[in-house]
Amino acid sequence: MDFSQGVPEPTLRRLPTYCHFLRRLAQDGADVVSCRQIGDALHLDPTQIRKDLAYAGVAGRPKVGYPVPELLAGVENFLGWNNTQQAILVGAGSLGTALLGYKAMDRNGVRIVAAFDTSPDKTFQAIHQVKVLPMRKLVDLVGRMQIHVGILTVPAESAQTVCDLMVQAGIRAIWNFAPVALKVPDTVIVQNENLFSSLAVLSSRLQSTFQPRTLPEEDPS
Amino acid sequence: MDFSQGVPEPTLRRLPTYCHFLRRLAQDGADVVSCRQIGDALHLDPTQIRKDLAYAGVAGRPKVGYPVPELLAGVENFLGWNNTQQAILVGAGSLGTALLGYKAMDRNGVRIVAAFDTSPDKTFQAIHQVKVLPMRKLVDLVGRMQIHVGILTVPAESAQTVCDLMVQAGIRAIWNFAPVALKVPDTVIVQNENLFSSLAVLSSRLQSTFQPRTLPEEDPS
DNA sequence: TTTTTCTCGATAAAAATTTCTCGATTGGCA
DNA sequence: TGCCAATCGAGAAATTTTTATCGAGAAAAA
Repeated sequence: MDFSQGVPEPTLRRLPTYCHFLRRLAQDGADVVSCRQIGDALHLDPTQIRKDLAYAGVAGRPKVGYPVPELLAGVENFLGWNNTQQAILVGAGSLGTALLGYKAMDRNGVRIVAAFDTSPDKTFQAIHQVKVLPMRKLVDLVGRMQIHVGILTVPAESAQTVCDLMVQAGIRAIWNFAPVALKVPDTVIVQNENLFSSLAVLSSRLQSTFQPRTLPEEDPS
Repeated sequence: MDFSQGVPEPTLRRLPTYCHFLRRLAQDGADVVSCRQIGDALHLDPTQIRKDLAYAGVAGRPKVGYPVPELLAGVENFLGWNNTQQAILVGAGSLGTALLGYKAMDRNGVRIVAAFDTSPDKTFQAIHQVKVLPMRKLVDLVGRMQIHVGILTVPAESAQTVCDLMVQAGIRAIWNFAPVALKVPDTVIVQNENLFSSLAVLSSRLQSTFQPRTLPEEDPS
């Protein structure tokens, strides 16, 4: 497989879906699975799935399909989900709290070891068994624990400031939920997660079922 | 503008970002803005922005740029964010709770008017001023209030069941946070939001900075 | 007024991604 | 054993999306 220009992002985004499906299959005790089956279940093109899985480096056998345990291991390994990264979260608002409560998180490559917030009401408490600390402890803790991943769930206004702090502390990858474009050195990876982008697709599509957008008529005046 | 084959999804996903940026600009009292400026702020190609904005149907003027208020109105209108859709949410877990708490939601096209959950602990309470009702009230309420949008924040196992219930009740668009491919009639729009897809991109990228993936050497044996 | 400079809008080129096609391999079955 | 059907894997084609190019218009400067 040619990784010279990286793995296509769409592929990367589909892999977790396969992962989830494969875990179910493995639990049900399935030995093998074909692209066709996966495609039927996930509404995807079998060829595409074959291409995606090729990145995970697991070979299938004609007429049979892929061995489920190996395929799952391959995908998880490829995503780096078998050696979980430690992470910190900044911004213990409602979204931050939700993420802290996500039990599945550490089965998906990331374990949140500490949270940070400016509000004294929240600090030194624990949310979902994760301690919330004041911001001033951030740099030290990240450095000491060699943490590479930061999750940013603060309001847009403070996002860049917190981001800078993370970078200064040595964070190398930021999962950013604030709807702003962060400025970081190019050694730092930023992954933006904008819930409203997804919502936009929905509402735009819904709207066009009510009043389909059309080509405006030529105005002959 | 040619809408004959719909608006490209990447465009649709970028529009909310512009929207957010434009709101800030409008608040700061800016009259006009150029693609260049937007591009610099959001780290995007100006040409691309021009193309995206063309879909919103607002014209700019050479040498000047776009009038901020009109552009903002155009984008919001295009996204359907000026006539807010009412929505219900099913699954008042941590993620559901977070969404209920999102004050910004109704400035982004959707207002959650009721939540539903199976757990008796949660029902008939209010979370962030939104009432949580038992599932059996769903069909009636959706029908009576003519609600078209459903937000699905239940565990994967129950997702399809709840989805079916929504469809039966008359929901026409589902914002799905469960990592499963829902089966719906093709009159119903499903927008999948998989947080872990985004996380996968992050952790995969991060991993490859530690040990870059390479082309495996030919094994001459 | 004339020139310069900046920006839009449309078109064209390039790149990335998805879909299609085909041959090769494997297991099941007569 | 020999044929058939299913599936993978690789390459080609088609589509989609991004990036580049160019001309025209408008404001600012000379």
